[in-house]
Amino acid sequence: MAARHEEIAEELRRAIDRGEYPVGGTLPTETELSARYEVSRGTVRQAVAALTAEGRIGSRQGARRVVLGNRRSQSFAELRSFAQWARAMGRTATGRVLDQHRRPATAEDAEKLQIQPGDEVLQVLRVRGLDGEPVLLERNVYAAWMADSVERLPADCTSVVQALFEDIGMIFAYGEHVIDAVAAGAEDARLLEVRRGSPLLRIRRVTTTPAGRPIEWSDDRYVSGTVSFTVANSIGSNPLARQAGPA
Amino acid sequence: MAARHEEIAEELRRAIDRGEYPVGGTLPTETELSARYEVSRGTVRQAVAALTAEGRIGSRQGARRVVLGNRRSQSFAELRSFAQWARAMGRTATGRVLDQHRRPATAEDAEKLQIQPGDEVLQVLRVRGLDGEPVLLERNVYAAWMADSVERLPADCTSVVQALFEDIGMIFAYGEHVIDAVAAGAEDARLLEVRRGSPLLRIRRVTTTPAGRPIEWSDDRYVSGTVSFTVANSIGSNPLARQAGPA
DNA sequence: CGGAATCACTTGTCCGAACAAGTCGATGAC
DNA sequence: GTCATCGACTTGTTCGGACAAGTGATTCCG
Repeated sequence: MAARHEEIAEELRRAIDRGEYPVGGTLPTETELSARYEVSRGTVRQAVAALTAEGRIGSRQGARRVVLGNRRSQSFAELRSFAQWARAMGRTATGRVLDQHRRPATAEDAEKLQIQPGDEVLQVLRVRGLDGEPVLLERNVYAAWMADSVERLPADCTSVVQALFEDIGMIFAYGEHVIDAVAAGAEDARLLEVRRGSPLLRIRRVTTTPAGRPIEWSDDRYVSGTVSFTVANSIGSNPLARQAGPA
Repeated sequence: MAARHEEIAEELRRAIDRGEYPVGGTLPTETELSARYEVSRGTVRQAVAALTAEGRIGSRQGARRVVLGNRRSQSFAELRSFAQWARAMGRTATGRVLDQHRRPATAEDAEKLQIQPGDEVLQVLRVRGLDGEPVLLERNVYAAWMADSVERLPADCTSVVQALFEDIGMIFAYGEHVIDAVAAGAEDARLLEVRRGSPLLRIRRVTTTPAGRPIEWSDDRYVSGTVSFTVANSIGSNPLARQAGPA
């Protein structure tokens, strides 16, 4: 059951997308929206705050809100699940486990998963394709309490996120993403069918439960030219941060 | 004059950063914060909403909020200005214009800057260094109404954003960033002192005024290993979106 | 004509109340 | 010991009001 402000936000997104409020144009005032949707001004403000946060509209005190762009927003589930993302685009995704084994946690694992070095973790290497071409190499390190469930998945499971939700109700709730570019090493090159030293877009991420408990950390490497990532930033809300080094 | 909810958000950030609320631990309840800061519950909610949006805390109905991490947040100004970012880190940034000329807008320029193909634009090529090493190649295309002000800047101006603000009060308010990895071409390689084909992290961006008017679009290329970008994503707020192709 | 002043309008902030939806810990039953 | 239930507590939603801060259009004056 969606909250009223979420419904209104969704209706406004659709209205923007079909050009009812064109890019560069203005939205109705809060008072008008309040009357149209028969809700209080506070509820309208919550709805438009969501659109502001995702960079779809711009807002300044005293001035009508303006439409900044036709952003396709994406849920965390869709970002997190390659298969789900591909499906939403009408593309065919494949996923295959190349290697899976338990090992002692390194210092890096320990830091990222909030465990002790030497504790057991499960390492999984997957290659993912889009319309038959290898696109992404995924290296996941799962905390031990997740290992059993992951090992039960079939090797050609396309959506790990979906399967874990259905299997044990696991919700992947928060993810910290670090983005940089690296050169393909020998293994990357072979598995992704590119030249050694080719540019790869690397996304490293720690994912946690709704209560903040780390589930896994991962290192994804995309073949250059196959996938890009977008973020809207503004004075009011700036999700993207630059940092020195590969971090 | 900062709003009260912004002040409270900043105090909470500082409290988290100094370990008063450790990662994995909980924050005080809304009722407690409301009493402590002598504000209404609504104002507390606004403050913690900002921290939630930046991925610093996690929030679930019925459960105490949890601290997810010690994120260093970054303003849009800092993201937008390489020099300001470096200065905030205590590093030395340099910036030098290698080329600057007016030309007719391409179809891509026209689309991004909302002008007509063939309209005049100003193209600027800059190289930026960090502690003496070349790190970033910046290609900016400014709309004609910005060209005069940009041309007035000195060629070794370190912070274009700051200079334009001081010169004409120009505020860079919104930016849509597209991130991927590309191989260094001959020019890139020469200017950044890397090998041809080396991986570069590419950030393309359109920047607009507070009213949504496009100021410039740019193509930044970072040497691999020098800079990375972070974004926090969650079920509640997912700023990062994946898309197929280099876009 | 250009710049300043004015005014109607618009968004931002803060308050407080009421109710809904969910968590978590304690307790009791098996 | 495990599981279910309950109650206290916590966060999410919605309402409505009042005031502050700012924009943009119009008007006035030099």
